[in-house]
Amino acid sequence: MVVDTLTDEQVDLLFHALADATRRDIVKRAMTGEHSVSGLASGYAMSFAAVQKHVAVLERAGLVTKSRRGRERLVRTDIKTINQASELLDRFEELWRTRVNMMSELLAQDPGATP
Amino acid sequence: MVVDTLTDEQVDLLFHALADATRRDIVKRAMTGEHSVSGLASGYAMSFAAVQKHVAVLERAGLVTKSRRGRERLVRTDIKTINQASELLDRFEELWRTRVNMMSELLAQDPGATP
DNA sequence: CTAACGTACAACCATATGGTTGTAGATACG
DNA sequence: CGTATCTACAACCATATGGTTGTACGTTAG
Repeated sequence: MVVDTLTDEQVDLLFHALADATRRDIVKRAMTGEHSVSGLASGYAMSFAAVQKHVAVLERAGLVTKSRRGRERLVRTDIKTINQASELLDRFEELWRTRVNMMSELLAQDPGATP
Repeated sequence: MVVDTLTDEQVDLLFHALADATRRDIVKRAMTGEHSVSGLASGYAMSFAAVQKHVAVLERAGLVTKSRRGRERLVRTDIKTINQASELLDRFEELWRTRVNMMSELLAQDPGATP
């Protein structure tokens, strides 16, 4: 289930979007599926416009999508993008293991290289 | 293997540190274990001081640690912190699944609620 | 139709960020 | 010893970020 279609810039946007507690909270709330922007905004000690900006950051990162319902815009989390971020980090760990294994093999292969 | 000792601010630092391609590359390189700051800096089209700042950001986020070897400072990645970030995202997905299940149960429990 | 609501967006401001250059302190080398 | 190297850090600059307020527009409710 490897996706791998993220450019460096998209990864930048993704992690940047996650690097703010308010935005992470919005992502959590929007997992339930139905939240208008003003509905979300009422939950935070900041202006509607500020929350709107946070939602825009999340949208650019692909973490949420917006759909229209009458005059409202409904925000919901795209869990797939969270998945992609998680896979990215898992690939880091994978790489780490690979390199550690390579070093171990080198050591085993030539045990007296550094007397 | 749940760690959970990260404050919101630490999570901010963590994801912010990961939201830059140069820093992600440094993390990858530093997984091999032995890289001086100047050694790292030679690999990028920017000044030594700029790379030094990136390393400082990674250090504050707990993604790398520095140790001394003579006049050099050796940078190496702390894989545990990558793990913590990964677990954070996994917890998001877990939460998503939980909520979806709750909604499904509600629907199953009261199938004729919205005729 | 009019008023209220939800949204979008521009303008503005303070601070943070990512880069630069320059200076200074430790440490190793000859 | 003196010098070169590695690091640390300050000062500075341009731009980005996160917040504000105000205005405009589409949609719904009465």
